[in-house]
Amino acid sequence: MKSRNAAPERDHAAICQAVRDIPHGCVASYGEVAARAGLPGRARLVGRVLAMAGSGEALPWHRVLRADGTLAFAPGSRAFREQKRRLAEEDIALVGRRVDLTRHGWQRDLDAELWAPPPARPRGVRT
DNA sequence: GCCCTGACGTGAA
DNA sequence: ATTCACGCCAGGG
Repeated sequence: MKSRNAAPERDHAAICQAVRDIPHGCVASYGEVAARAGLPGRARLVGRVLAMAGSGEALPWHRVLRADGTLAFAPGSRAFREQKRRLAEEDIALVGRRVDLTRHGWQRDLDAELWAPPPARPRGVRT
């Protein structure tokens, strides 16, 4: 069997769709996008697709970043600033060199649950 | 066909 | 925190 992709055209579409699915104000890693597109392990492919798509497409490519929250471009580079700017428009700011995934990560809720965030709730509020 | 590079991810040293 | 190595796969030389 042709183990690898028999329809690159299809993968491309799946990836683009996955990127479009990222909600406004949220970010997702390349790996997440790939997985969601049904292509686990193909994070690099996502990068290729976005690179070829360019900024001309209607894709919210700026919501895609590395798994650790850093942008995929070199700090200070043209693309870096562009992405940072677009993120800022969605109230997503960089903390140092990275985006706070616990705050903007798309699938953060699952992680958050496992990490059990500090239940600092206002005093007097009975449960 | 081989080798290198890349908008990546993860684990180990 | 940083660096290295590997896995992944598509393009380009």
